[in-house]
Amino acid sequence: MDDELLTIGAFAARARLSAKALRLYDRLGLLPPARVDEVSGYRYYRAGQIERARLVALLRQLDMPLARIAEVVEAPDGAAAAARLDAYWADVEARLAGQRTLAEYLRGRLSGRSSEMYGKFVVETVDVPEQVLITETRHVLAGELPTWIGASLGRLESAARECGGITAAPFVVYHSEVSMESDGPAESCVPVADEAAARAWVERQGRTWETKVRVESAQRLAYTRITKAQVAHPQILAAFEAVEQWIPQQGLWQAGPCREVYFADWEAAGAEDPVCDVAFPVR
Amino acid sequence: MDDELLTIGAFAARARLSAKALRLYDRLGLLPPARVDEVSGYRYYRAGQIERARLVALLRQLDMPLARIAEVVEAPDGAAAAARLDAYWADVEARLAGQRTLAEYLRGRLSGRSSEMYGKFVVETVDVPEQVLITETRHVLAGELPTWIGASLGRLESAARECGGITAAPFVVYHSEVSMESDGPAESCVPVADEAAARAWVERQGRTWETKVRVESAQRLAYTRITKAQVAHPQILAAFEAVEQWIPQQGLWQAGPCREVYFADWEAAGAEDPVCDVAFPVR
DNA sequence: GGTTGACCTTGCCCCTGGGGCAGGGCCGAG
DNA sequence: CTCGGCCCTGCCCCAGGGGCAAGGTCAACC
Repeated sequence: MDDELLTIGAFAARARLSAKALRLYDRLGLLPPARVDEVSGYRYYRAGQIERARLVALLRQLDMPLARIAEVVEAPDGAAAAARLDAYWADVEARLAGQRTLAEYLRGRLSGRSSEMYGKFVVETVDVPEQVLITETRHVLAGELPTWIGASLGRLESAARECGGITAAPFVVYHSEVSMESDGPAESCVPVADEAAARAWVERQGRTWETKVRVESAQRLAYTRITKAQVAHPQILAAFEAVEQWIPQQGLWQAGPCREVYFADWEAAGAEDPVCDVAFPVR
Repeated sequence: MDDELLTIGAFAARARLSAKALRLYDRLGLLPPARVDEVSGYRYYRAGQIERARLVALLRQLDMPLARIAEVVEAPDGAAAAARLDAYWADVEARLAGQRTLAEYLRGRLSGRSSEMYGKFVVETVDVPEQVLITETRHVLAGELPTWIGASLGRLESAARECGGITAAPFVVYHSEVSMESDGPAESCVPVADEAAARAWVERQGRTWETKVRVESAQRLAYTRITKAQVAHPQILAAFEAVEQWIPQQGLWQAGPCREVYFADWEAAGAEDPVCDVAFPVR
């Protein structure tokens, strides 16, 4: 009886899906009916299609988008389908791990420990002279950020040898928010000695990595020093907020986007060693 | 300088939100500007509002709906806000725990173990005589299902004493899918001896719990017996599918919605004791 | 052979949390 | 006064459907 045809209502009940959903899946090509009456437009499904429909329904319970469900059910064999499911689920768990730490941080902050936390950060100012920078800019998500910072600063530091050498600590500028979803552009910067050599180096790169040379005017930075363990979401947020709160208290204004200055050898540092200044340009 | 007014663009950059989002939050009353120019409609924000805006942005990174974010930021104190955040996060973790077990089940099934799994279930048929049932119907989500089944069968079993006693095993009928989000109506049923007494009892209830008396005709059930450990999502899905696959193989048809028959004492049973039949009416 | 009621069709508006764009208004510097 | 950069509202778009209306079909019963 595998060739008996079911109307959409009967099929929906057996597959535990709504008729509305089945029409959508038909339109997307995810679950086309076995036959569509040309005159009436009625959809007829074979009983054998129930298995696939059930699978779609279960994958939707995982909040998997229909496009990814299509990849799973169209997989050439079960192993490939399982691999795609695993890939999706790994994404979910990764996103959730980040959200979980953020939730824990927020709970602590909301519980009223904020003033204590701000107290732990010592904020100071420093005057920075004009600098020639070679930079690399990219839109990057929070999850990839540590990897990208390591890779791009590595590239820039090796390039700096051709540009007269590194003259100050490398840093990363955040031109907008970098969060789980919305990626703001981030810019890795290495100060170098020889501007002409730097411009020549960038020309040779040919925009592969969105490299640029930029001259940053002399400016004053407000900063707080943090340890290697604190350079991670969401702990680092507390440092940013401490500096941001401190600036107006001193009668200063923010004069540009925030940055993280990496003045120590990352690999050699222990978790409690200071490695980074969280800084804002101020006036 | 806490009273200096920022335009929406400046405020958006400081708060790490988009101007579009800020307009939406204004419209929802979640984050109204300090001043709105009556002529131009320009929104102006105070610098002191940045903290609240940041909190909203972080809560959005948790995928918290704006309505719940409003509950958090409007909380009378930090402890209440933290409690609401915790409540939300507990919801998220609970939903994810269910999805995680479902994902694990699906991975096993997709990896090609389905035929083995079906082989483990022995399906048989049984003829059930006409029964008088007292029932309780409710829309219920999968997460609440075990709790609701326990509570409603408990209520019905105690009521059955006034209706001539229990004459067969209690069961739960699923009139449609019960999943994480879409709740299908579920019906707890207890067969009783005295129909007139049952109708009188239902009258006294006055529809508080959607109670009914129903007479079910004699019918044949196809069923497979499962253990207490298997009575849980998603393991139980394999049992349902085994029976559904078996029915057409025997030249039978499904003649009604599926049910779980609880024939054993749930509290006294061990994890590997059979406690439940997963059954479909057939013809 | 009709009628009736259940079922099916398409199409439209609704939800959330915005993104993107068009057309037009406002603001401050030169 | 003008120019460029902001800002305004309003509209359409996304997923993944829910819900409803108007109208076409199907099958069973009389």
